[in-house]
Amino acid sequence: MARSSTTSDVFNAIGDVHRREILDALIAGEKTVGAIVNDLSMSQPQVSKHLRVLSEVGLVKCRAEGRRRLYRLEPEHFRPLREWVVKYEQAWNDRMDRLDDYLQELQQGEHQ
Amino acid sequence: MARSSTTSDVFNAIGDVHRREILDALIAGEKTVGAIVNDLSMSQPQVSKHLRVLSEVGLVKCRAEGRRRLYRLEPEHFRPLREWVVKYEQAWNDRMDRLDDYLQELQQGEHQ
DNA sequence: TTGACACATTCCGATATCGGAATACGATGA
DNA sequence: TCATCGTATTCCGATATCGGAATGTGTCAA
Repeated sequence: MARSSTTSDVFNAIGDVHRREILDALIAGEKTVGAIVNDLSMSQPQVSKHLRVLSEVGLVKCRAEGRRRLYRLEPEHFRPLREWVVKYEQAWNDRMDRLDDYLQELQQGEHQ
Repeated sequence: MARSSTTSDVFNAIGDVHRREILDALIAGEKTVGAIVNDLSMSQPQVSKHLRVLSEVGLVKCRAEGRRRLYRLEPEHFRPLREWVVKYEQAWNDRMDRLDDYLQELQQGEHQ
C-alpha cells in the first residue's frame, strides 16, 4: 500500500502555494483566467489546472461569458476550514479558562 | 522543472488526513506517541513521522519524560491558518456591507 | 551490564502531484 | 466559413510523499 490522500478535499487544495495565490487574487472579485495569468506570473495551463482543483472542492465557481470564464470565490466553502481551525483556538481558550478557574481557587484557598 | 511545494509549511502539514487525526487526538491534551498509536490505528513509525512534520512546522511540541515523549499542541502556531481563513470571510462580509450600502443608496434615491 | 521498552530513523517501492509543451475545444469576428 | 482568441485537456518526465519493514537509539529495570 502507499498513499491515501487525494487532491479532492479542501485542506489539500489550499496546501499548494500557487493555489493560495490564485485565491488571493480572487479576493478582489471575479476574474478572468487570463487576468489571473497576468497578475501572478504562471502559465495559462497551470492556472487552469489549479482552478480545476479549487473548483472541484468548491472554493471557487465559474461563470462563462462569451469565450472567457469568470472565476469567483465561494466563501461559504471556506467554513469547514474556519471551523476546523477555530476548534483549536477554542480548545486553547477552554484550557486557559480552566487555568483561570484553578488559579482563582488557589487564591481563594490562600485567603481562607 | 517540477514541483515547488514542500512539506515544510503549515498549510501543507494539515493537508494530510492522518496528521489532522493526530492533531485532533491531541486536543484533549498532551499524549504519548504510544497513546496516539493506540487511539488512532496507525503504525508507530507512521505516527512518529507525522509528528516530526507537525513538529517542524511548529503545530506540536515535544517533551521528554523518561523513555517516552509527550506531544502537545502549540495553539499559537494555528494563528497564521486562522488569519488566512478569516481573510476570506472578511472579504465576503466587506462585500456584503458594500452591497448593503448600495441598496440603501438606491432606496434613498427612490424616496427623493 | 543486559534485556526490554518507547520511540526515531532509514531504506524502499508505489503512487500522487507538479510544471511544461503541445494540442483540443468552443466562441467570436471578419 | 475560417482564423483567432481564451481556455481546458492531455501527455510527459521529474520529484515529493506516503506507508511498511527493518533497524537504530536512548532509557529504565533487574
